[in-house]
Parts: sequence; structure tokens; C-alpha cells
Amino acid sequence: MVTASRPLRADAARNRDKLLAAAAELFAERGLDVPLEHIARHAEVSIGTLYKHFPTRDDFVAQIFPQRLAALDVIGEKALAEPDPWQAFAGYLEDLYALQAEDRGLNDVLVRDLPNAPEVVSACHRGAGHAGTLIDRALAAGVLRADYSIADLATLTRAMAQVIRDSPDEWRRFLSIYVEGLRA
Amino acid sequence: MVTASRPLRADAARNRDKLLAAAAELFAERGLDVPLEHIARHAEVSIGTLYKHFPTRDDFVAQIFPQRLAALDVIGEKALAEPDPWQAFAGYLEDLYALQAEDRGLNDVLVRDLPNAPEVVSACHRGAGHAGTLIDRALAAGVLRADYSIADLATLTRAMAQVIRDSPDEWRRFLSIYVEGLRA
DNA sequence: GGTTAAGTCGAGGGTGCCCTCGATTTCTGT
DNA sequence: ACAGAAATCGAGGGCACCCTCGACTTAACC
Repeated sequence: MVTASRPLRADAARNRDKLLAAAAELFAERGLDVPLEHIARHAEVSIGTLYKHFPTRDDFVAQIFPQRLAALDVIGEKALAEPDPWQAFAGYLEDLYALQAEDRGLNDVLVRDLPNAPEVVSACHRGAGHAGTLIDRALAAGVLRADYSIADLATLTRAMAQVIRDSPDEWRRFLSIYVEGLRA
Repeated sequence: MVTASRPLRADAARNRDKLLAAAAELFAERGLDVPLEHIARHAEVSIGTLYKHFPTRDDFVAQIFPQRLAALDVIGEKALAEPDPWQAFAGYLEDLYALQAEDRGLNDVLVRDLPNAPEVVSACHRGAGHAGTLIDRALAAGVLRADYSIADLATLTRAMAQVIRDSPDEWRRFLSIYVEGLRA
């Protein structure tokens, strides 16, 4: 069933873009919970127009974060290209949380479930896939503690989210201590 | 300057107690941010009466948590009595976060600064004192990584708060991995 | 039992955010 | 240039929480 909607009118397309840009900026700075009214104001568009284009907050999230989550694939590939299994895994963690630390909204996305943004969910699944491979490789090489699993990484991610929020300069140290605990 | 206020009338004392009990229960279950109206309802007292007894939310916090934080002293003493410096330190962490995991409000208290509840702040300082001693002893014994400091423990506490909130059954595992990373 | 200070009550005003909808404006195809 | 479809606008209703204040009730003391 093809829902061939007519193309947007020029002014509408412009406003849509302004809204997306505003949302992306405010999400990154203030997190996923910025009032939608702030986004509208920042985009210089009325609140009614905002709701016309993006009826729910998750519509913004679904438009903005899949792109940003593509970075997850990039660091995943990068890590998979690293020959040393320990370096690959540890480097992946560094890169992942560096990404998270740069974007308050992304930090939120990785902690919440967003049942209404399937593309975001699937991007996270892809990321988890990479991470799983890295874990398996490290396990096979015997460099990672034998009982480590992807669930532990999920827990770590939530913990890191909090550390990043509270003290954006100390997360590397925290991570490095935790990672020490991971060696086989 | 002694502000000898008259004793409370019987009904007032009763209501005050009901309010404290309600607040303690709801803080523990739902965290520090329960609506004050819920507390009043749960205490079967009007919202006006609540404000009469406790003009701010921090007045509740200041009444409720110093008691609860006394448990911090207990586990601190217990740890100081343990002869093995590593066991003392690691056991302290276990006990501390077990406490935190039992009480959603306490979990919140340990993450926020509460400038308006000086008794709470000072109880935390006392706790930090114990922890500092335990760290120093472990460092002196050479069993703890040499650069560890009380600031790291503060970071850990925030991280643990998040882990406890999200997955109340997995915090022990998370902690044990982190603690592995701590051995000298 | 009467007096009165102390205490209780809850309606209601304030704020911040959510979301809708009818009046108005603007684009676009002819 | 005009008609009509498409967009825009923002006032306003709803909700959850905050907090206040004046009218009412009650305990405490004689």
C-alpha cells in the first residue's frame, strides 16, 4: 500500500527543516526532555506548526537519531578492524562513551526504551550486534573475564550515562577502572 | 538565642507523625520527588496542614534521612573493625550499596546536593570520613590501586544509583566487576 | 461550659508543560 | 490574478504540581 503523499509546499519544507535543526540542537544540549515549546521558539515557528509536522516527541527522535546512531556502526567497524581483540573491545568502549558524552540527547536515547521509534531501536540492536562480536572475540582469545556478556554492557551503558551527566570530565577515569576489572 | 516554642497540641503532634510516616514510606518507595499532595493524602491530612508542619520538601528530608543515614555510621564502624584492609573496603562498598538499593529515597539523597538539609550533608561527610579511612588503610597495605581517591568513590556512588534504579538485581554483579578493577 | 489560641481544611491562584482547533495567511496551478 | 488547498498561528483548555490564605474546628486551660 503506497501512500503517495504530495510533496510538501515550499514554506512547509522550510519550517520542517528549521524544526529538525532546532530539535537536534536542543536535544544535544539539554537532553530529550526539552519542552516542545522551546523547540518551536528556537525554530521561530509556532507551536501549532510544530505539532503539524511532528505530532509526538518521538517523531522528532525518530527523525534525528538514526543518523546519529550511524556513528555507532562506524566505531563498530573500526573496532572490528583492530586485530588485537582486547584493544578492539576496550577501544570500542572508549569510542562509544565519547560519542555519548558529546550529545546529551544521545545519552538519553541509549538509556530509555523508545518503543515508538523503531529505527532507533534497530540501530541500537545493530550496535549491540557489533558489541556482541567484539565480546565474543575477546572471550575466544581469553583476554576478557569468562562470564562477561552483552547484558553487562547494557548495565555499564546506563551507569556511564549517569556519570557523563554528573561529571563530564571524569567518565574516562571511571571507565578505565571498570575496564581493569574486565581483563581475564 | 533560645526559641522555646510551646509544645504541639495533641492533634498537631499526631498529624505531624502521620505526615512523617507517610513521607518516609513514599520516599522509600518512589524516591524524593513524590508529589507533596500524595504525602498529604497518604497521611490522611490536608495539603494545608502538610505545609503548616513542613513548609518545604527539604524539611521532610531533614527530618527523615539523618536517622536513616546513621546506618552509614554503622557499616562504617563495622568495616573499620574488619582487620583485612581489602575485605574492609570491599565489604563497605557492598553494605553501602545494599543500603542504597533498599531505599529509593536514600538513593536519591546520595546523588543530589541538598544545601537546605545541613544534617543530611553532615551525615554524608561523616560517611565520607569513614570511607576515606578505609581507602587510606587499603592504600597503605598496598592492596588498592595507588591513585584511588574519595572522589572516585563519589563517582561510583552516582553510577551505582543509576544501576540500582534501572536494574535492582544486577548491581552486585556490576559492583563486583568494578571492584575487580580496583585491586592493586 | 466558655474562651481563645492553635490547628485544620480545601478551594483557588500560579506555573510550566501538553496539545487542539478555528481563524487567518500563503503558496501553487491554471 | 484567482480559487482553493495547504500551512501557519496562537489563544485557550487540560493537567499536574506548587503554595497560600481566610473561614472553620478543636484542644487546652480556667
